[in-house]
Amino acid sequence: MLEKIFGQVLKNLRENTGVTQEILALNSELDRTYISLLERGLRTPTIATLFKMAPTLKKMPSEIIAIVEQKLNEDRV
Amino acid sequence: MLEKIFGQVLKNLRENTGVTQEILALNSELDRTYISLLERGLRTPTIATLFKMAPTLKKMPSEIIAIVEQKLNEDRV
DNA sequence: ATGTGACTCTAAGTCCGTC
DNA sequence: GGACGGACTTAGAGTCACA
Repeated sequence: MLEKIFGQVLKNLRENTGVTQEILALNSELDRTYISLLERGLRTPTIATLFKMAPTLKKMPSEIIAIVEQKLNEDRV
Repeated sequence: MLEKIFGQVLKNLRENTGVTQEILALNSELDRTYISLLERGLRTPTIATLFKMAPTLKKMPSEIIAIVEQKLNEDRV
C-alpha cells in the first residue's frame, strides 16, 4: 500500500516539475529503471534514496512524506 | 552521515517518549536489535520502517524527517 | 521516454545469544 | 535496558537488454 502511494506521489511530483524519469535519475545518481520501479510501487525506498531525489523534485524530503501521509489518509476513507 | 543523524533523532524521540528499544520494536513489529542498529547509525531505514515506528514515537513520519533535515543543516555549519 | 524481465550485489531486517 | 556479534533470510539497490 505504502509503496503504491509513494509511487503515485513521486510520479505526480516529477511530472509537475516537468522532468523525465531519466533526468531525475541522472540528478539523483540513480538508475532510470529504478525510478520506474519506484513509481510503479514495486520498491520501497530507504530514506537515503528519498533524500537523493528530493532536490530535483524541488521539495523537502519531509514535504514529500507529508504528501504521502495525506494520501494514505484519503485512501483510508 | 544521514544514518548517524537519523539514529540520533530516533534515540532522542524514543527517550523523550519514555519508551524502551524493546517496546518500540514490539509496537513497530521490528526486531529489538534492529532498533539498536538504527540508533547507532548502522542502518538506513526504508520509509516503510519509518511509518511503522512513527506512531509509538508520537510523531508523524514527516515530522521525524523534518527534524532530520534540521539537524543535517546544523551539522553543515 | 517508459515498462519490464532477469538478473547480481548489498543492505534491510530477524533471531540466536553474551556481556 | 542496551551494546554488540554471528548467522541468517528477505528485500532494496543498482544495472542491462529489449520491447
